Amino acid sequence: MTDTDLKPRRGEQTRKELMDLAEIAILEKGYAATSIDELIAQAGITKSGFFYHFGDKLELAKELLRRDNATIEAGLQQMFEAAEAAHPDPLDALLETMTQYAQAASASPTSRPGCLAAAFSYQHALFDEEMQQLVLYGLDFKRRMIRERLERAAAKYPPRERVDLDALADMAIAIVQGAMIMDRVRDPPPVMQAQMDLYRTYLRAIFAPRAA
Amino acid sequence: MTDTDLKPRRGEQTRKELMDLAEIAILEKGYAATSIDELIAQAGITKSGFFYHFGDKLELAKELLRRDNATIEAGLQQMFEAAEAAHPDPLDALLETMTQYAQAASASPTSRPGCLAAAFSYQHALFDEEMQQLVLYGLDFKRRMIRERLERAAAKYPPRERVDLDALADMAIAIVQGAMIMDRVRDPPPVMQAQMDLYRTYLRAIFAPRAA
DNA sequence: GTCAGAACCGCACTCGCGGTGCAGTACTCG
DNA sequence: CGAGTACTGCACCGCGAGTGCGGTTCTGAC
Repeated sequence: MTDTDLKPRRGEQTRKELMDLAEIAILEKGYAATSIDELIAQAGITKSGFFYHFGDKLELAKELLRRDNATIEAGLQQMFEAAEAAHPDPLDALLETMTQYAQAASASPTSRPGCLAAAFSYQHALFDEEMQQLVLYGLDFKRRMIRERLERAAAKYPPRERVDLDALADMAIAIVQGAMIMDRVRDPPPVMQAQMDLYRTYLRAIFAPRAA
Repeated sequence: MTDTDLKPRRGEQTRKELMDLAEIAILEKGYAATSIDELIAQAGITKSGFFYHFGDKLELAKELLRRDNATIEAGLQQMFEAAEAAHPDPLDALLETMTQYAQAASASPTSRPGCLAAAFSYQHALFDEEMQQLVLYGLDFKRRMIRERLERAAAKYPPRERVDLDALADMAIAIVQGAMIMDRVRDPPPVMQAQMDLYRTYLRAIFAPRAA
């Protein structure tokens, strides 16, 4: 209500630091293996300080997921806008964005790539309804964004065979998620880039300009 | 060394029961959220009994992954053999097996589909070297199996454009993994089947019989 | 200058869970 | 009958999540 939430108080910094530390640790080791003691030691505060900011550990996780959703949302939107400004062709813009997105997904703040939503989905039975909704929201947003562009591409380059554009959008998400898991365990050559190349080839085959 | 390991003693039954219970619980809630107390309560034994069978909780996880690897290995091999006996065409046999594999992956013993290896990959930083090797082994096995068949298909139907068969094999695995995550959180329509249909379409496009 | 509120510190304590140690026991097989 | 297998029962430890609450410091509003 007041103006206090306008200036970046030092409380917000601490909160952000805790979330940053938690995000890295959770992507690396998982939610349960990340202890509050560990986080507060790195942040240089006490346990009381932690519980001042977050009611419990689960609340921290939810906040993390909310922030992650917002970050991805803004990032994807920006990538699309930039790509669409650079490429007049809708298909080119989509392919460009997909590559960038895959690269961004691979370049996590941790040593191994990972996705918070995926991590949570394999832990604690999604905790509760709210948690599941947060994960779902992120998935649906990506699907909508990609689907929109697929529709534009389909309008310009009508595919010979009927394709389910929702499924095609999901495919991009699934490939990124799957490639991330594989790259988490298989060190040497990153799988992600090769997979995105294949997906791009697929899209080009479906929306072949020569058809019409 | 002795003959004791030949007959199915009651000890092996208890051990199997613990592993079955643990597998379901871990796929549902994750490794850390699955407590030993919970497992022994369901199995009807005491804590001492648990530690008689497994040195610690991590050993149980590794055994689980070993068993899972063996099961998938045998299952995939059998699927391929059956499909290859039914379909003289290598591509048909591969496509048939892929569909079956996706179905099997979706039909887990739990309410939500899931993969032990994926679950572990997002927990505890893969625990240790041995754990990582177990996950890697499973991934590599699937890749080899699929790649072999892709080679046969490529031999019969040479693709117009050069494709990385390893990447194409990885794609199948990535899609299954990704679809599984999505189906874990998105209840209504299963994503897996649609994704496998798309993958099949992709393979058919690559190995189009009309080319040569 | 004071006073409220934000952002913590310190401490004591609970509970669940992983894990240890060890003594005792029932069942089975050679 | 004795040895091993497959446990039970109990006591006990340490760590991590979480609670409760009183005290403290700094900052901005009046």
